[in-house]
Amino acid sequence: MSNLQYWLMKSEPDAYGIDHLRQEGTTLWDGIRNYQARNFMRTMQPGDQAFFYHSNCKPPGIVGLMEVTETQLVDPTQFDPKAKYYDPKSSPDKPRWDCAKLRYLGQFQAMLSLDQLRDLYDAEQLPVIKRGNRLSILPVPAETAVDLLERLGPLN
DNA sequence: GCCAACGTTGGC
DNA sequence: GCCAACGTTGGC
Repeated sequence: MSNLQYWLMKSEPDAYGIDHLRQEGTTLWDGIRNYQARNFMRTMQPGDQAFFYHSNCKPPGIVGLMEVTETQLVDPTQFDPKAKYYDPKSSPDKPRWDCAKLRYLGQFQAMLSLDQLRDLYDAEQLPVIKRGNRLSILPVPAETAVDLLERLGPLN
């Protein structure tokens, strides 16, 4: 039994924001088509917590919290020729992409913007602020996660 | 809308 | 296996 981990997961609020997740309760985090991000996702365990990060918006930043409920699920969108994330090189007997299921835990009363995050942490403490980092799933070291949760306050 | 960063593809 | 071309991400 290993320790639970913390993550940061990006999504564009127009495509799928924290409001969508609040309404749905849970979601399959599919569409990951980057091997590094996928490999991070493969090390997730049920019970892990993930910060919901709004990207490609003004301002980008952490807005909510989720819990990992299921892992190692096959991403169904890779087999669907009509899906945006269709991967012709993947096949059901040898799926290339998988995903995790996430549950909404809540939204913070105030977001922590990328600017604020940069003031609080360095790139080692919080990999998302590393320059040029485009990975949509990133680990958050436990120490940083605890500090973040304290700063962000109670969930709505 | 621009563009830096960086992953992926494919010719050789 | 190198690397140029290309596509995407995402901050600004």
